[in-house]
Amino acid sequence: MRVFAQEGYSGSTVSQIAREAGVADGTIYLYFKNKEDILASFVRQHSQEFFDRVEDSLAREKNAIDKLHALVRLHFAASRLDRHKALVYQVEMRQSSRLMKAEIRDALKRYLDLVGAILEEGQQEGLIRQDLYVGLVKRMIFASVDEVITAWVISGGKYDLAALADPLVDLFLDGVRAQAK
Amino acid sequence: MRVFAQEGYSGSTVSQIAREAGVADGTIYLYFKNKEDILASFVRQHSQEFFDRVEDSLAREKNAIDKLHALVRLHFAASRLDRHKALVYQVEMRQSSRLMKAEIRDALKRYLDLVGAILEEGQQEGLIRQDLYVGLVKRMIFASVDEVITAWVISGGKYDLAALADPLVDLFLDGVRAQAK
Amino acid sequence: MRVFAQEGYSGSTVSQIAREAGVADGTIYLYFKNKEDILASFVRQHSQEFFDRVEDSLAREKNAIDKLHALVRLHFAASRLDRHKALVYQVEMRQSSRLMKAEIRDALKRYLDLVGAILEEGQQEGLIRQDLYVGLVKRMIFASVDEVITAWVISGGKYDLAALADPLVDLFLDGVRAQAK
Amino acid sequence: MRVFAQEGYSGSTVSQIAREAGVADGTIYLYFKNKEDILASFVRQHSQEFFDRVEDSLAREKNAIDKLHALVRLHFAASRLDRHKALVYQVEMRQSSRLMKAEIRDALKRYLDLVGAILEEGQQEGLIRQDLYVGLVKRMIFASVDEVITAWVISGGKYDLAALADPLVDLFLDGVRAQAK
DNA sequence: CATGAATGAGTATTCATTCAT
DNA sequence: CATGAATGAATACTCATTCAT
Repeated sequence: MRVFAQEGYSGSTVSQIAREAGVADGTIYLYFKNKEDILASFVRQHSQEFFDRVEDSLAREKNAIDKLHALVRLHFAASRLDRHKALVYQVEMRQSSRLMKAEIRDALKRYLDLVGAILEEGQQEGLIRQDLYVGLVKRMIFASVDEVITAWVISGGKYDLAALADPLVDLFLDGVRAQAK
Repeated sequence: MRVFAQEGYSGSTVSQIAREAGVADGTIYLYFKNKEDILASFVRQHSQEFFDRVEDSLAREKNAIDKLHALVRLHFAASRLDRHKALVYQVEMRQSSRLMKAEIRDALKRYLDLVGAILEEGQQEGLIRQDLYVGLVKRMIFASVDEVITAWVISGGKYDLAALADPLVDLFLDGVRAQAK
Repeated sequence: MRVFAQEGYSGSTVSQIAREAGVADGTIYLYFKNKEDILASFVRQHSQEFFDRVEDSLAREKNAIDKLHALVRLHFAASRLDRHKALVYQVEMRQSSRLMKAEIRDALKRYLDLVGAILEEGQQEGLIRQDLYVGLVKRMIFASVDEVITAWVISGGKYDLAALADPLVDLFLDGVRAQAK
Repeated sequence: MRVFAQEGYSGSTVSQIAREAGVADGTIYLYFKNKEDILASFVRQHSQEFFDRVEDSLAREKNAIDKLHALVRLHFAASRLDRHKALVYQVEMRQSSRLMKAEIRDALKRYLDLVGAILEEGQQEGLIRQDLYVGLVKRMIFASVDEVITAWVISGGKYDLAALADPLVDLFLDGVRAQAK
């Protein structure tokens, strides 16, 4: 991932990766099917970890709104923790999207499903509006979080990402319209 | 663009593009500096056209909220009009983002600036909340619109994109929280 | 020749040559068979001129030794007069030697024949030794003159080429051995 | 070298060279930086060997005149031994002179220095005239030897090159002027 | 298990030459 | 006579992958 993060997926060489890993070129192929599989394995493993951690945390929140806050906070926190990983996720993964459909789509779908579940729970709790295209909301939330992280990664991590979590969720909740008095 | 849309940027061959255009390989280089410039030229030209059309239309709307609706409607409409173009924009452009920083960033910045201007106008009109991280809102709006289009493009254009414009803008405006009675 | 001198034969483009000549690319082909013919024509024309001038001058010298001096002086003078031409002759012509066999060999042969004739005349006059491999001497003289010009051209024409003519001919005549007392 | 000798440097294809060497195209690049480096490596290695052998031999000669004879004999002998090599040296190396300045100039300079040293030794021994432009003499000797070899190579090696060594050196020593009685 | 030398398919780009106008 | 847009053949170099050791 260090190599991918620095050189980009297609800019990276299997030799570079092998050198960084301290093994011979051929050894890579004992553990990965091919170059793409190196990235795919990473995505599989780390999205697994991410979702496990997230679901674990969400279980401890008492309602949908708290869960939404928690999800975004965790997502931001994970990105902040390992900028290498985040860079690969946000920028490089899109570059091979055509190739990696399966892994990426799975992760995306799982994210959307998670948000969808939170929203439905919120509707049952009476905290979330009933008149929503849930499919649309899910995408709005995912895309916004994703975009904010991408902007932060591209900026070089200069500002405090964590501080944006609550304002972003508030936007999702209350929108931008001025309140009628 | 037909070739790029079908094969992806790096999957496309200059020879293929020439064949599709009905000219010889060398002819391409009379009109474009290199392969990348084919895509860059496209982006330059079409984002110019897009923004011209958008700014023209927005001038006819009387307030910020109407302008926001108009922007999203136009964006969706443009994507629906030429799925080739949209596909290249949504999927392929990200693939060469590292190379094409300039063109893409310019277009993105222009979009964000446009949304920012609408928001500020709305704040002056008293239609948009004052307590907003405008930078955050701009990104939320761009990313959501972009993501909805991407999903539609990837789906193969099966459903009616235009119908999603107003619900999406309503989400931006009012959020998802159930109204306190 | 300005283009060839600056860029080298294979580094030169027919377009560059056309531009320098102030005509369109295609026009070149009304006057030359192909790129190589541009160089070949130059060689033909200028070696013709050179030999005409040389033979003319030599006719006015009264013996072989004076003729040898005159030949070398004229050769050096011609090079000094037009460094473009000389550069092309000394450096570039060798680069396409394989292609231009005919023209170059003709010019070389004519030069060697000229020197040969001078030598034989000198032998008849009793001024030149009889026991010589004339073929060897011809080549020594040509190669030495040629090399001295090449060195001068490559040096950028910094020193006075003309001043070397007589010392060089003296070397041919008397060699380097110290005279027995 | 076989390929270069037959096709010329720029006429040769890396694929041809690989085929001749019985390896795959890519393998070439494990041993050479690029096409030019194939030729450059050859020059480096063989001029090293040549000069080592020459300096070794010259040390065994007792005076400058014997050394001059030995140098020319060795040079001719080396050319005769491997006509491929000689052809590349004499003809092809000049073709890429612009590119290979460094290697070629080094070898040429070393040759000229060697001749210069012999001449100076001869002057101290009283065997060589004092009134010489040594720079001129060096070039005369190098150019003549080089030209004689080139003529022999181009002729297809038909005549006996070795037999020309002593007559050529005698020319350098005594010149062509008939002796005054 | 690990190595790393060898492989060879794959491709953007240049530029001499042509020919319809 | 002149143009210059169009042509398309031709080629060095990279790098993912293999496999004998």
